[in-house]
Amino acid sequence: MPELPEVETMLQGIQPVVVQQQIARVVVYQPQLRWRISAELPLKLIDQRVDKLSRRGKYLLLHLSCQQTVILHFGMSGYLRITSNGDPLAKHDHVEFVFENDISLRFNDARRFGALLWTDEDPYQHSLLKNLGLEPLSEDFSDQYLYHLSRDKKISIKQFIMNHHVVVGIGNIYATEALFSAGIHPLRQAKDITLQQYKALVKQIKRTLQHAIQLGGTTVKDFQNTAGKPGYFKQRLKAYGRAGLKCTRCEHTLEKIRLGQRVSVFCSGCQT
DNA sequence: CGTGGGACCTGCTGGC
DNA sequence: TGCCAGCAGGTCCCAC
Repeated sequence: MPELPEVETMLQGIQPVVVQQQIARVVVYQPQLRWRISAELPLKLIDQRVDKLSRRGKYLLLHLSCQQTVILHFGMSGYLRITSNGDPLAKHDHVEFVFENDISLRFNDARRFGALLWTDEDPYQHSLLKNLGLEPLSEDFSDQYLYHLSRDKKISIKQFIMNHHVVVGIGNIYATEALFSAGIHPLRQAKDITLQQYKALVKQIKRTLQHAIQLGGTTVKDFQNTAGKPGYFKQRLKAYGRAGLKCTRCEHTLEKIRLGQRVSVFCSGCQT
């Protein structure tokens, strides 16, 4: 599921429900996620209040009282759901935060590639967060930034923009879409992309992400937002998942290649 | 230092 | 209908 727009959608969905709420207890049903959740974690969270939420790339942060932070990552299949305390568990509900007002926040992740971490230090200095690149929707993320960073990079442009040390939050879906919209072939070396092309690419990355956030994210398979509704961006996908179908802009058929273990769909007619 | 591949998991789809 | 291979929205870590 979750690339940046899906994480942003979840943040917006749970924010009004959990901010300022006090945690009554935390129950871990399945500790074995990407990293094992320590047995002490629930004890540390009891009686803490959620002060605010934030997002960094695909990480969702719950900022708690007493300088504590819960860091969540959703891997490929994770999501958060709001329920009432006592509602039956869904399959793959691994962690449950029960608040004083009997509302429950549940972390569900079928594939368990997601993560739930705790820190009482500056979360942005956490080893997972401190080396992250720019936020794609920030002013700093620009054509100049990508251009200068890429001058000696032989890596493909697609892998370059999916590298979160460069820019965060762009996974396979949105990389595929942005390259299609910008007319750039995914195999082109990053160093060969011109400033002009980077200008188009940055514009399409921002536009694609913003559009997806407005529509509540992309539901390819099982993503749902906090209210259990799917995202509606899937209907707008022009390249991802459309290999073998007609390009929306020209008469070519969309092709599929594998690039660094990931499928890339592109149009050889309008992506050069 | 850059790059490629394996690892971590479950669930769904499509072919036989 | 059943079984199995292959594939999936991510990313860390290690070997070369």
